[in-house]
Amino acid sequence: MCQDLSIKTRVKTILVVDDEPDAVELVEFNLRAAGYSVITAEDGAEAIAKARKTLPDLILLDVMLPEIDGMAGCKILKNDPATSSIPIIMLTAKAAEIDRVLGLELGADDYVTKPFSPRELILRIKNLLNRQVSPANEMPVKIVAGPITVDSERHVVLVNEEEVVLTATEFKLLSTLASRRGRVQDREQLLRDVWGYESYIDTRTVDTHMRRLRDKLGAAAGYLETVRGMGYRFCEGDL
Amino acid sequence: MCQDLSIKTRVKTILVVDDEPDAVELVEFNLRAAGYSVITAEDGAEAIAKARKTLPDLILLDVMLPEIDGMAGCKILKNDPATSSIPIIMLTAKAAEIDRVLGLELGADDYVTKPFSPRELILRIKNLLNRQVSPANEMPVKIVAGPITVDSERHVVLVNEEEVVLTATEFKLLSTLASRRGRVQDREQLLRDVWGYESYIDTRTVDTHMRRLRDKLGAAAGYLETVRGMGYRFCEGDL
DNA sequence: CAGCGGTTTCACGTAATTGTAACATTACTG
DNA sequence: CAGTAATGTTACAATTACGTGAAACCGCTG
Repeated sequence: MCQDLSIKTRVKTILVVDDEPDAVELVEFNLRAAGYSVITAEDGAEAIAKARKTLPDLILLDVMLPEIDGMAGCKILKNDPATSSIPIIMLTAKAAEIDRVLGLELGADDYVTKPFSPRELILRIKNLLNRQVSPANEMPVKIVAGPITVDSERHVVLVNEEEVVLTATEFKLLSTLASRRGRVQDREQLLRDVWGYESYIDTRTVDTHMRRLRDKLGAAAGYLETVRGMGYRFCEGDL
Repeated sequence: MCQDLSIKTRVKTILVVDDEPDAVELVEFNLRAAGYSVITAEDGAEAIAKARKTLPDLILLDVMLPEIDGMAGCKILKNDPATSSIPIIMLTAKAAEIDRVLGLELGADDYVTKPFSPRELILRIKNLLNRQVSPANEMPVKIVAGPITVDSERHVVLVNEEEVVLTATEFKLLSTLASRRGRVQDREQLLRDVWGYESYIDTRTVDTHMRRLRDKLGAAAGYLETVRGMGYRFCEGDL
């Protein structure tokens, strides 16, 4: 489990906040095994204090906490300029709580429901930490690339001002590729970003969707490049 | 069933631990169908013994076992340096057990609840095995050396601003050499870093790829130096 | 429960890629 | 400077990855 202790990157520190010692221990164990450095806190107040002092690379915050609960803590951390840029993953026991987490303008970057698989947690953490490097964090609402326009707000794609009707999956695939214009995405990555973490789907399925996308995009299909042995890429410059 | 970036992979061995012969048989059948080699054990003690002896690539561990149960077994395996790096998937009959599985400091990498679909099981196994081979391969994103630019994010190589099209292997070979600029890498090392650990490939194959690389790099080929009796090196200074 | 749109898998053909082996050339050794 | 070991070069066969079209599947709706 100590595979990703690679040479180049400084060891990342993660602050784990939960009032149940068992839960903390479990998470801590898995994070250490994945090569992260871990500090812990038991309640919101302690979490905020430690976050300010040590400036961790990421915070795992349980929703249910004594004193200052997770949501309040999240809000405070996100409003403080010193800590606002630290990604926060919320942990909730009940799926129903997600709605509240999302409903409130908390600023959490991701959430995980308990019980979660260690693998999923690690994946989400990695994802957030990687994104931090290049803060092209937010998916732009509207992407224009040559003759192609992807408007995620209206869920509409235009090619040369003509609307192209895409299914949900096709749309998300296109916008994922377009939002990382120029970068190659392998099939695994696309599966994670478009289909979600726990989707155990054949990687070749991506190909089929790419085909239909290309079909529908018609002449503009040339912008979707295949990088043999690697994955797919949205062509950088104009054609 | 062709894997994505498969690099001559040895057949993976999976240790299946369950005390119900029927369950073992079912799982074994599916795993073999998916091309894995399978060994089995009926209780925790046997599992630990076989794991130590055969060092399987992955362990499927039922929670309910006579003598040493799955959780205890998992803990023991994860605490033994000899076996701690083997991914473990826990099998539980009841969803309720998950809480206990997660509540303890087990170090299991994933879990599946019975009854499970063979497909899901195989996919989870695949994912875990893939992770192991190529851990978050951290490489500098962009390397510039004289007229050569290697951009691994975009998977593009430029020589004097002109794009040079490389195959996957050529690209990885070049970026491996470039990222260790100045250092000589012998053929064995390159095979490990570019092709992966378990590649049964002739060392001379590296030569062929170096030839192709030099061809494609054209004038800039001079940056790829041969160090007779040692290996290859990406030239340190400018030419 | 048949039909439907959307999704996923499968099987096959094709073309690019890759590993190897055989031969040519070059650098070192004494 | 002949002999040998190491590397360069070339051609080819096997493999692999991708595109494609059809079939299976799944959740819905009428």
